[in-house]
Amino acid sequence: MKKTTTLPSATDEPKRRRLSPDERRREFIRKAVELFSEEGFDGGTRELARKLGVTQPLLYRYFPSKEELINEVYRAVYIDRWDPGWDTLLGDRSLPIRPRLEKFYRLYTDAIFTREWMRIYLFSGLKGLELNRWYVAMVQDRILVRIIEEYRFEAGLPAQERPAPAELELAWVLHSGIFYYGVRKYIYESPVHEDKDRVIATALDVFLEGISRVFGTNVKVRAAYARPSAGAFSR
Amino acid sequence: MKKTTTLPSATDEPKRRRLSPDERRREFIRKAVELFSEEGFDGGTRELARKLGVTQPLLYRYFPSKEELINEVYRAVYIDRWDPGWDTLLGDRSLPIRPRLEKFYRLYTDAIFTREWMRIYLFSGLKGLELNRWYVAMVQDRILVRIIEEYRFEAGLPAQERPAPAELELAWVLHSGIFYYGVRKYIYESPVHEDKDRVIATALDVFLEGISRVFGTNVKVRAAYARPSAGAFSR
DNA sequence: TAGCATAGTTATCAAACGATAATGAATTGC
DNA sequence: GCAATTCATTATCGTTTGATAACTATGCTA
Repeated sequence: MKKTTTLPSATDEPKRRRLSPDERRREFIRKAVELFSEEGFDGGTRELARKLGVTQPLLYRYFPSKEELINEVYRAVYIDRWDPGWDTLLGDRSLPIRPRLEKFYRLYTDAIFTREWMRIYLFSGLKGLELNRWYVAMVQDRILVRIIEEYRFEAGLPAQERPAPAELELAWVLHSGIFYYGVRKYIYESPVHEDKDRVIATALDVFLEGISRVFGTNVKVRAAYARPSAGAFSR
Repeated sequence: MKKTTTLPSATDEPKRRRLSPDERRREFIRKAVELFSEEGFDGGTRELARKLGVTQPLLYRYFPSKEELINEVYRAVYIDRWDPGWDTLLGDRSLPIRPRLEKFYRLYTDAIFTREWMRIYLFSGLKGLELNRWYVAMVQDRILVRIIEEYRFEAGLPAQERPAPAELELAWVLHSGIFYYGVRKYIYESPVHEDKDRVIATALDVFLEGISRVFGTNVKVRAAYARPSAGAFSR
């Protein structure tokens, strides 16, 4: 029993909404990020189509295979949300290292601490793709190595070709400590201290003070910036 | 064209190996941990059976559903690999806090830093199960809260009902920093500093020194224990 | 407004999935 | 050594999956 062709009434929305190929394609990717971040990459193409209000085979007009769609999702998450400005910020010596790192991690975590980003990141990590090793390498080269360089500069230590493995690992501990706050909040949905930037600030305090003591360097890191939560670990 | 019933020759293995229910059940769980840690929980029951050298319907003699098998996998990973001795170790005040933490994290990471554990943990985390929030809560209550208590004791700070949120977050940063070393190694398979225990030791140095400076407490933490890698951050 | 290009649909396929029922063979108890 | 028990098999079902082919109808343009 099919409706005969009728003019769409005022309340009805048209049965078929023709979108421009560009627009439709972007919609597919946008909704795919939503779907895959919730269901994983095993999320069905039919459910994806349902979210778009279209039928499933339409997907294959825009992407040759589901795998290709997934690649576009990677791009949307991994590449498009990486701000090249972070690089220059981390190297901006007009700002002391302490507030510089605080600002960087505020911006960086503002970008990646979303349920979508975190889940796509872990899902793709578990797939063991080359892409993930590439991202980890990028974090190391563009963030951690830079942090070490800038710390050494401010501490008056000689520049070096590349950081010692132990230094890198230490930077990883800091970075992971901050990163995992997002995992707890958005993956495990565990209760976390809600003031993200305060948590980051304290972590930076401890890290910078710690390495300056452990390695005998001496960097003024706390000055006016650090303001630990009242009562924590103090008498 | 079926073979008529013959005595199995010396080289042939018997077509059907009858195992005791207990043994077979354990085998199912053991191989399921292998399979699901690689493929995720969408790993097929047919492939699981193939790994065991049996047919797929046999699974349903031992488990009412795949979901029940998965629950047994959780148990095998989450519960069976948690050593209650860690609790007492963390509270053993005959050992100073510094080597105590070093020993604890050596044992703890020896237990969980395997490809199987790490991947099952993340896969199940992404499924958003209650179990995971339970585990995270257990880590917090049995490890992190204890670390804070013991630190405060050694620093001569007054005991408190429960740690301040900021203290907990700080402990999380340490814990996550160490934990993520395992993620990098076993999930992303990125190159890491191979001496795990050295990495942990250094992280503990920085953490303990850091908090003692940031929060004005004064705990002798380095003494003879800390021995940072030569050259790292030092002149 | 006729016609054309194409966005979107319906119908369908083969493969893989978890699960069930009926059958066969190895072990155990007598 | 026979019968009973039960471990393990074969055969198969109903869904769901990614993907293809053929058809429909929308909206632009001549």
